[in-house]
Amino acid sequence: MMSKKDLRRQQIIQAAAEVFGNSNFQNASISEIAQRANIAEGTVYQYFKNKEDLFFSIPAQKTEEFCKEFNLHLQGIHDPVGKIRKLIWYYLYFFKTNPAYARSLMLEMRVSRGFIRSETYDKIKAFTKNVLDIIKEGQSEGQIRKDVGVYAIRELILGVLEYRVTRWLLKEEKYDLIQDYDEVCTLIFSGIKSS
Amino acid sequence: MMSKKDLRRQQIIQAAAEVFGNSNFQNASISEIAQRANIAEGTVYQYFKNKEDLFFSIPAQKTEEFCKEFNLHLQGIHDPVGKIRKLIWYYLYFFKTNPAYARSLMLEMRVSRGFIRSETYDKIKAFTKNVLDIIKEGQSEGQIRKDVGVYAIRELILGVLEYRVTRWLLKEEKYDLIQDYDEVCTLIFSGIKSS
Amino acid sequence: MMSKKDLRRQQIIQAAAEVFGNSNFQNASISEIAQRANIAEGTVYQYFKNKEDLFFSIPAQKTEEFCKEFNLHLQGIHDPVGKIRKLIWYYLYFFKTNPAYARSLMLEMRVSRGFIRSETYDKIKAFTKNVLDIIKEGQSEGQIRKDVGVYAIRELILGVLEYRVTRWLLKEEKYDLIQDYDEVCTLIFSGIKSS
Amino acid sequence: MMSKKDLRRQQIIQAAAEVFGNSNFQNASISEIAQRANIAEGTVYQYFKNKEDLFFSIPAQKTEEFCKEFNLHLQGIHDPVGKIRKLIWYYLYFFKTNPAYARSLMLEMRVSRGFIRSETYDKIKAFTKNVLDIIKEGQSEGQIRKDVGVYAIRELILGVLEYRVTRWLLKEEKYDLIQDYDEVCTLIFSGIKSS
DNA sequence: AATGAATGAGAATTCATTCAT
DNA sequence: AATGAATGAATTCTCATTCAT
Repeated sequence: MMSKKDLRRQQIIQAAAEVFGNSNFQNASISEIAQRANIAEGTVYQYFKNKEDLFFSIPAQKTEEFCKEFNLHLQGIHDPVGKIRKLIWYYLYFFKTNPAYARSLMLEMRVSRGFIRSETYDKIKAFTKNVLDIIKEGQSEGQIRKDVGVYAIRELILGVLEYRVTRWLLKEEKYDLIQDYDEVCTLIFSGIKSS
Repeated sequence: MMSKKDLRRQQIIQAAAEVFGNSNFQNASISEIAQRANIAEGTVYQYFKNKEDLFFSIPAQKTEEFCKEFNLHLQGIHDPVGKIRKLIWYYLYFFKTNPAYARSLMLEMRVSRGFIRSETYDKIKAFTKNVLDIIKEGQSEGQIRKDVGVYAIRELILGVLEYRVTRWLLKEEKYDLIQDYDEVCTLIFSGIKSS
Repeated sequence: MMSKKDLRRQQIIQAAAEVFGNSNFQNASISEIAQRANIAEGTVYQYFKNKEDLFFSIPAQKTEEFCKEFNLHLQGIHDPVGKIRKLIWYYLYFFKTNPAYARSLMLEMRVSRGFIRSETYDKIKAFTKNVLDIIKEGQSEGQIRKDVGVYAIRELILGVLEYRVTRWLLKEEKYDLIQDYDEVCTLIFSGIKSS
Repeated sequence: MMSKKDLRRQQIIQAAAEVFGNSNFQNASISEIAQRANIAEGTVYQYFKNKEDLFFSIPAQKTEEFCKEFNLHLQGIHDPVGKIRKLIWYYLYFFKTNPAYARSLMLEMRVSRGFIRSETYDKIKAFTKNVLDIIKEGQSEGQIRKDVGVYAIRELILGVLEYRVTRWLLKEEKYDLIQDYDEVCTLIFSGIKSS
């Protein structure tokens, strides 16, 4: 169960997520966030060091959620290729259902220098580490090609996914992010499977 | 030959590219740009409507340069796969040698909503159209697989390249962007070649 | 009794009245107003939307003060001619003792197009309506001539007074605004009394 | 006949009159005036010291025109009261037919401190001197009252006229400036005639 | 005499953050 | 813990004026 303090924190993060999601870091204002959270401006600073701290705190929680659920989805899947197929699907599915978070993360944070040193980045690193492990597993089991480094393989997978999500956001989410899911898989697996 | 007015314009764009490249849209100041261009602040406004106009004018020229030189590099290459291999190399080479431009384009512009409606975006669209044509050519000549749509194939290529450049920028350009060039090609071609 | 917030508002208006009075809308600066009010520049914007809002807020209060005190001065005077004589005196007296307000109102606001649609203009209209009623009263009691319309009579009175105050301001208040008060009355009353 | 230089000067004054008339001193720009006069911005400064000089040069010419025509209208009128009656009519008539000039003069210049020291002010002083002489003439001929100073009498006449024109301008010239001309005369003459 | 590119001073406004209550 | 009034730094843009050509 959550303490009162944690609840209030969540409440602020929730408001911030909405405000930042509809705008961007520079244009979103603390005053609007406070208003939406039904608290005074000053109160925000009881829970977060500053605007950036609040901003970077949004994805920390969401990312944790992302990782936890991803692991749930992996349950029962034992072959690495199946896991990667699931990864592709889940990645697209998650951002499709969390577009405001997607916007903040992809168009704002991932692109700012401070982010790489933020707490959230560590959680994302845990996820990419996870991906790396799956690839290694695939290599040792002989499903994934071994003539190419694991990093390059991960780059292929995550590059395509990030690109896809980013384009979708810039096109203002006008189409279905998961459409052509099979084609994406086909291409990626042709690239990375061992022959 | 350039008129005096065009030269001055270039001079300002050059200074702006450097300043924006080391910072970002919000933090870069007109005064610093003017200083670096050895002109008065007011002069900037003789050539550009406002800060945003100047900002979006930077990549227009560079992008044109990129496209023009890319076409030069394609000269003499007739097979589509060779062209794509060249594309991969040239893409990485160009951003490696123009890191400030890379930073502005990848971390600021590509990600801002206004950009998609800017003049520069049209030039980039011309480039991606170019890529699409090469892929189609490869399909009709039988080198590129036909069981997957051209857009998905392009997504694979550009996704990997963008991801690679973006990571490199976020890691503060600490390593060689072109390293593992062969691996990148191997993966991509395994994905897209017809078997 | 005034709330703390109202007091602060008054304090800013007071400072603004002085600064605008010694200068004009364009040349007066918010920074000087803030300084004179012993507050930070930003604080001004907690109380007023912008410079123009502050500017037009000055006479609202003063005009109210003017009207209220005018009515006090009218107490005990029952004949309309006596009231008009008082009006003439009070008008000159008030501007003599509030030269900064006079300057703003006469040389800046009364002359700007926005003013006619401002809140303050309504209060001035209330005052001129008051004058009109006195004239009508004088007509029905037989003291003021009936062969000329009330508007023309009011025009005579207020025209002379405005002209006198404006000249005095342009001559930089070098002489006594009330001097020749009797002559002014004599002339006006010869013009408007019934014979 | 006008020299080339004088012609160019007139051309600029004409353009300035239009631009200032449609706007105000602060908002009108030299660049717009130059454009309308089909000359370069710098050229303006060959003919006028600065913006204010140009601004104050507009009414000089118009005022001269006003005075000259006024004197023509006075021809053949020998009694001072007739002259003043003519003055009232001509004053209203002139501003009615020159509303842009009226706007600049009444709402901008007459109200700015520099104006009192401008060349144009001298010409206006010549006019008011003229009015004063007519009043004196009327006094010595016994038509105008002698128990009140000439300045007060002039104040009455010009006060009413200025007030009338100013109101008309602020009401955006929606009605006929000369309407009720007779009432105005009746009132003024009741005020200033000797009984 | 005419040009018009270059100048640079100058001011309003926003908003994250603080701190007394 | 919560408040919200006060802060003040920081920057874009305008435009009258100059001066080299």
